[in-house]
Amino acid sequence: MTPDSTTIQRAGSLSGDVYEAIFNQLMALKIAPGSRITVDSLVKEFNVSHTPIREALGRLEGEGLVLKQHLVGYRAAPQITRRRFDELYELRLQLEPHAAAKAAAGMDPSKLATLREAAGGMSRGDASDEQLRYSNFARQDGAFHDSIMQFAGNELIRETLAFQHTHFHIFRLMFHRRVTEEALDEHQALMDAFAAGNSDAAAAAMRAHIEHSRDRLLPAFD
Amino acid sequence: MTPDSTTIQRAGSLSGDVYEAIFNQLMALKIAPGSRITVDSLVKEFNVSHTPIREALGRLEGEGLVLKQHLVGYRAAPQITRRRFDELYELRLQLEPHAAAKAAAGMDPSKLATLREAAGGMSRGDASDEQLRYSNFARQDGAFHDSIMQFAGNELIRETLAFQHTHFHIFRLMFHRRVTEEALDEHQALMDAFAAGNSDAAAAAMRAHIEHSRDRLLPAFD
DNA sequence: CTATATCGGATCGTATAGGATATAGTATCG
DNA sequence: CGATACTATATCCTATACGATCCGATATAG
Repeated sequence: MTPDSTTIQRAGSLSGDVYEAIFNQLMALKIAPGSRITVDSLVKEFNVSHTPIREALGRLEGEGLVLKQHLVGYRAAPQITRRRFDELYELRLQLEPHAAAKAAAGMDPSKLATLREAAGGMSRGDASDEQLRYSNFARQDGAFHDSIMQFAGNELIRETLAFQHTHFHIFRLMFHRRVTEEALDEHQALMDAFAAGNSDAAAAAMRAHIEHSRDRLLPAFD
Repeated sequence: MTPDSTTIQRAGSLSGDVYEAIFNQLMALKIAPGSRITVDSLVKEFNVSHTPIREALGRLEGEGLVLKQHLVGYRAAPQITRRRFDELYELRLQLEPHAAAKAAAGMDPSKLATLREAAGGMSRGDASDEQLRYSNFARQDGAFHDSIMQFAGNELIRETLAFQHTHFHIFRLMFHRRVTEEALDEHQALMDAFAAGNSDAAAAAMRAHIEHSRDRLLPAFD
C-alpha cells in the first residue's frame, strides 16, 4: 500500500511548491524588496488557483518575508534599515563567538572535515558573472556559519540566526559590489582555531570576523 | 457572538480577525498542544468561509505555532521538549542580562515608572481561579521582560525573544502548579538595579532571575 | 479470537464565480 | 492653474462546488 515515499511527495502539496517557488524568487532578488506581489500574476505564472498562492503568501507573511495590507495586497518586505543592520550585528556578536567556542570545544575530525569543505568551496570563484559569483559566495558563507552553529549544539540559536540570515541574505545581494577576499582569511583563522580545539581562539576569531564583515558592508548605507 | 448587529463594516480583514482568534485560543490553551485543528470546525465556529481560515492557518504555520501535514491537516505545535527548554534558557542567558545592563545604563524616570507599573501589577493575585491567576501572572511577566528589552534599544533582539516567548507561554501554562512568589523578589532586585542605574547589578539580577526561573520550571519534566 | 480487506464518513486540496474596495486617471469647477 | 469629484479598472476578499485522499468501523476469512 505504501509505495515509494518519493513519488507521493512530489505529486501533491501545491501550496508547498508555490511557497518554495516564491521563496526562491525572493532570495534570488527576482522580486525586489518592497515591490508589490499580486496573486493574479502568480496565478498566471504557476497555473494554479488562488488558494494555494494565498496560503503560501500567508506563510511567508508569518515568516516576515512579505507584508500584507488589507484590501491593497501583498508586497515583499522592505530593504533592511541601517538600524536593523546594527541590531543584527549586535545579536550576532552576542551569540556566534560563544557558539564558536562551544563548537571548538567539541570538535572532532568528522566535523572538522565538514567545515573545511564548506570553507574551501568559497574560494572557487570561477563564475564569470559577478552577481552570480557573489551569490554563490553568500550562500556558502551562510552554510559555513550554519554548520558551526550546528556543532555548537543549540538548535534554537541556530534556527534563530538562520532565520535572520534569510532576511539578511537579500540585503547582501543588493549591495555586493565585490567579493571580499579578506573573509577567506578570517575563515582560515577560524578553521585554525577549530583544528586546534581552542575555544578562546575560536571565539576571538569569530568576533573579529563578524566585526570585519559588518565594517565591509557598512558603506552600503552611504 | 456578534459584537454588534451592524457588522457591515469591519475594522480589519477577516483573515486578520481569524488569525487573532486562533492565536488567542492557542495562548489560552483552548486548543491543546499537538491536537488537531480542522478547518471545517473553525468554519462553523466563526461563520466564515475556508479561505480566510486557511490563510490565517498558513500564517500561524509560518510562525511555527501550527504544523501542516499534506492531506492530513493542521495541528497545534507539540509541547516543548526538555532539550528545547534548555536551549531557550541558554539563549535567554546570553541575551537578557546584557540587555538589562544596557537598559539600566539608559534608565530615566519615565521608563522606570513604566517598569514599576508592570512589575507591580503582578503582585495583585486577586483572581480566585488558580489557572486564571497564573495566566495573568505569566502575561504580565512577559510584558515586564518585553519592556526591559524595549529599553535596551535593540528591537531585533526584543522581537526574537518575544517570538520565543510566544511558544514558551504555552508550556508555562501547562505546568503552572503554583504562582511563584520568589519571582516577585527577583523582579524587585531588578527594579532596584534599574532605579540605581547600575548596569552590573542589573545584569547580575537578570541572570539570577532567569536561572531561578529555569530551576522552578524544571520539575515539569519529571 | 485475530487479522485483513473493504466500505463509508470526514477532511483536505483545488477551481471557479461574484461582490466589495482601493487606486489611478480624467474631467470639471473655482 | 490648482483642487476636487467622479468614473473605470485592477485587485483583493469571500463563498460555494467538486474531486482526491486519509482515517476508522465493520464484516469476513482463517
